[in-house]
Amino acid sequence: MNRLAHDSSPTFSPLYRQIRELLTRSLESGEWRPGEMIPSESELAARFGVSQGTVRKAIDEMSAEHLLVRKQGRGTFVSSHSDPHSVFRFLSIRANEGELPPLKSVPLECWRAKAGAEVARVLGIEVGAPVIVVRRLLRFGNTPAVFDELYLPGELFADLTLDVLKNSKVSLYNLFESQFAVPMVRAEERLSAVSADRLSAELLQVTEGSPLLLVERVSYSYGNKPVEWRKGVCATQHFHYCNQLG
Amino acid sequence: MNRLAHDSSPTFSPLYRQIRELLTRSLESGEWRPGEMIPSESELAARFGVSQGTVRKAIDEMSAEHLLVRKQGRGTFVSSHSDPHSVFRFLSIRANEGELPPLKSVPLECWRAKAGAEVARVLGIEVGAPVIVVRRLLRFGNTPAVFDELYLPGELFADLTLDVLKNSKVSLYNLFESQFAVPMVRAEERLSAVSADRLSAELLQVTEGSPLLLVERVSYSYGNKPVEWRKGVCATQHFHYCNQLG
DNA sequence: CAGTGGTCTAGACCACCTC
DNA sequence: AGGTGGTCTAGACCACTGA
Repeated sequence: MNRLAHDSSPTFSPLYRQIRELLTRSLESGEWRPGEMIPSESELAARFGVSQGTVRKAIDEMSAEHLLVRKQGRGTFVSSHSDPHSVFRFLSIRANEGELPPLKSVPLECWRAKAGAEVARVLGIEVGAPVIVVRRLLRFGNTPAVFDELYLPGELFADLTLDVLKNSKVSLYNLFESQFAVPMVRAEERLSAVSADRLSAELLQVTEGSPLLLVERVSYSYGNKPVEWRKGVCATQHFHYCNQLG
Repeated sequence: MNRLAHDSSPTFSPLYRQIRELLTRSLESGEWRPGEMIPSESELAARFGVSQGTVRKAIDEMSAEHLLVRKQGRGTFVSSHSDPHSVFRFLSIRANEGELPPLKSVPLECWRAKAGAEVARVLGIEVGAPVIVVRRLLRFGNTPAVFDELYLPGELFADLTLDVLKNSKVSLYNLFESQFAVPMVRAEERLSAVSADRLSAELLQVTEGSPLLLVERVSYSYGNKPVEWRKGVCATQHFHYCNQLG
């Protein structure tokens, strides 16, 4: 009955993981775009020649990793950064008291460069390959909070310019997803404390040498492909970085 | 057949969540202690009068939250901080390069106090209720890394003294779990950047005013009961705080 | 070997959403 | 009403562990 291998080879993986791989590949290939509905569980079960429960378990895992989103009675959808709920998945900054004021992203610079050794290693590209560098200021209400520097593989973001950034009315990751077909799926962050240099101090309106939270981030798209390296400094007088352990 | 309610009342919850509640209550009551094996899935199914799949789904959730740990072929066990794998669940500090050297905890002080307004609010106890304050230095190898101050409800940790801490050969949370029957299950952390005060600078061997990573943590035991409030400063010359977003 | 969790199936019914 | 995901069952078989 099963059209999929169910052998005990050294690379054995259960059926639902194979299904999961197939679904993931459909996401990578763009068969279903972010925000779109994927076929129903029973339809997928028929397509793959397995039971609904097996498809369900595959989708369970993918939805636990936010690759898919189930909506009862409506269907299962590809995660999208246009979902407002999804924004805070990649923004851990909160106000020390009360609600976080509305967020404003202010693009400052955007230029082309060639990848140095470190950027190349992190992004998994050749040394000397084209990269795009973006500098940005993040405000919460009228208070400057984060000063960012982003490194992006030039190949994937060919048409990205300062104007594109300035004219975008959506979040950065929403832009990357909708305009460049690069959906961010996961990220690793490293935090440390540093002293504000002259530029950061000026932009964040703090005195030079003040303690700042340094956040380094590598973001990944489908297939664990690194597609963004980011270094940001955050002034933590009114804000903090929050995290759940468990 | 079901001995559990399956009605559609406003407080409806599926069977597997009710099972989950029952299992959680058994954990809270100490019916199964950390490290012990709980009854097999089929035995629990019989006890609760449901199918094995339903018990399985309850355990699935609890093991996703690290309350239980499945071990194929052996059984399902109550999570324990004596499991070396479990230590890093509550320690996000990593070395900037290479492996993290062996960790040494150095208790400095331990005294009784009465809860002020803030501590009382965080720990959910009365203002003026007894609390225990602990100060501690954490070293990685020979490098001092974190200077901690812990606030614990006096009621739960009655016999805790500096000697107990000094003589303990296990991790702090392992001690809390085994000696005080208070297993930490979850924690919320807030991070910010601060300048080193005189004491912190001395203990961490940095110059006064250096940027330090401030980590505030509230830890919870079963039933979302807050049982620890902790403020620590971390020197991030050689270490960083790591986090996964997704 | 017996006992445990891990996978998979087929089918029933429920809850929710949309038309 | 018809489609979707969500729950629950009963039973089969596999993979792993330890005596």
